[in-house]
Amino acid sequence: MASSVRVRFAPSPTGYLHVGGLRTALYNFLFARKNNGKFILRIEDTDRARYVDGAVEKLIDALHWAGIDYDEGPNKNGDVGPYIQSERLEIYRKHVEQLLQNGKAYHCFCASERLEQMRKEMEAKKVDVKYDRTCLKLSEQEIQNNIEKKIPFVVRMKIPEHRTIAFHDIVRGDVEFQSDLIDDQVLLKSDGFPTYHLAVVVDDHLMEISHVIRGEEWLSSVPKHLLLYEFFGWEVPQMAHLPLLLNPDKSKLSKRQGDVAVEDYRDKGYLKEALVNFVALLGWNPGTEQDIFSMEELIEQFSLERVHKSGAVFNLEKLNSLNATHLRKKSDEELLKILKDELAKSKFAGKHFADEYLLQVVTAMRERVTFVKDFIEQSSYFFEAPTAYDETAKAKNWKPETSYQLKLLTAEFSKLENPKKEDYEIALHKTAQQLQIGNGKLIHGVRLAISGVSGGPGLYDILSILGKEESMKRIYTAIETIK
RNA sequence: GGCGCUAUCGUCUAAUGGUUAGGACAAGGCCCUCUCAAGGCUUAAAUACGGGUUCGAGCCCCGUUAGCGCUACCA
Repeated sequence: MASSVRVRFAPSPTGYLHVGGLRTALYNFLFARKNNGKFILRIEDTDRARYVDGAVEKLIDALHWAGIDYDEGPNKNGDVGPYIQSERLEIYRKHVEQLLQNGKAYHCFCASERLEQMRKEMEAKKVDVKYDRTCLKLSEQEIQNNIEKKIPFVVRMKIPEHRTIAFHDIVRGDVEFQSDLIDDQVLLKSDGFPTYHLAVVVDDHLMEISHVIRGEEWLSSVPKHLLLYEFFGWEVPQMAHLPLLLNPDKSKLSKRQGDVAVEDYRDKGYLKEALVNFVALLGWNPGTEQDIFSMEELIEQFSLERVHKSGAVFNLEKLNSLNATHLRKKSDEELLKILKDELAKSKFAGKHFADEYLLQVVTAMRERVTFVKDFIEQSSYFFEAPTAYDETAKAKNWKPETSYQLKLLTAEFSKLENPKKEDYEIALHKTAQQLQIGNGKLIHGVRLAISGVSGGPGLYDILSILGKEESMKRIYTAIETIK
């Protein structure tokens, strides 16, 4: 292999995995798998103020849940670790030292208050806001004195003047910036931690990253990074900047307008297959009319060239529909397993249901649910007798004569021995004939009596799942209860 | 404000100079039917605007507008 593909997902540990992050991670993962490359997870925790306990574990959990596993990263050391930036401080320090010696960077002792003041003034004067290079004029001696006096300092990048910085982005095409508009970016903070810009360049190079695939919010930072590659004399990886995920009002997807954490969707009962399928299609499609994908199919068909440029609204309706589709693709046995897990978390946790019984519920309901929890919420009557009767169904389907009709029906039911679905049907038809009414009349009443609602699986299915005893008991209860 | 990016049905998107501008979700209708679904069929729904280039523009160019991103010792 001439050039091997190595990509990375480099989130900062905020305590949860953002769905936009999931999409970025997924595209990186797909690209790596498709090209027999490596997918690396790197933790960008260079902001001590934002430290969140246990965040890395949560991140890894969420990724793993989604079916995105990394080849190198925390707890999976390759040759170029460590993969957590706070453990690489010495590496950054050395590189900053090199830049300092080459005159590509300089110490800055300006207090943040002064900088803030400066920016305000610049803004008022409507000139481009950037550092005024006060500290660039410091002599070697002054710098030494300041350091000895323990005045806090940062190290800034010295941006060259009058340069046009151009590069080719795989999804955006050719992009150009003028160096004169770029600020002398801080590379090393006063606490000794690197900023994103330094760390990302150093790590991407040291970790031999071939393609940088990340969100569009980084596009404006690319020229700084390019300059850094040049200062170090390093080869620049390929760039691909992904379109943003948007709120319904088209602003950048945010917490304020709904759930953004992968964990939220997981906890709400979304299937990983659906979430992955959904985010994959937010910004990419294979050009065919296929819209349901397994992870394998995504790997097979993914390409960066087909990622497009404009932002995509994160639309729940589509996700829901995808969830229902992926749910229906599962076998009864798989659904049984998930249903049992769900049941254990529900108010029916204390009750025992035989697998055989649950399997019948799955078969009856699988075409009617969007979420696994719908098995329980939409058809709770399989787990307990109705505790109430739907008012509109009552008004529509429960007439003064219904009690009498159902009594007649139960009489017919009581004659049945080990009835099957068909036996209930025959018995009901017989009763309807006797009463000289349509089957429908009877059916709706029975349905209400045994389920409490007006919708659901075929009546005879419900009857045979519930069984003769339970069904009759519920009919008696309804006769007594419904007025 | 400056810089950058973007612009096809309500939403996700297809069409990479020649199509009745296609599909999916959502919405409406019909079929099926004991109900609710599922499924099948079907209707409505888009090239932001203005100029070019071209025999021909959703596609190329310029401008306008709008949206978004960046403009931190945050990532």
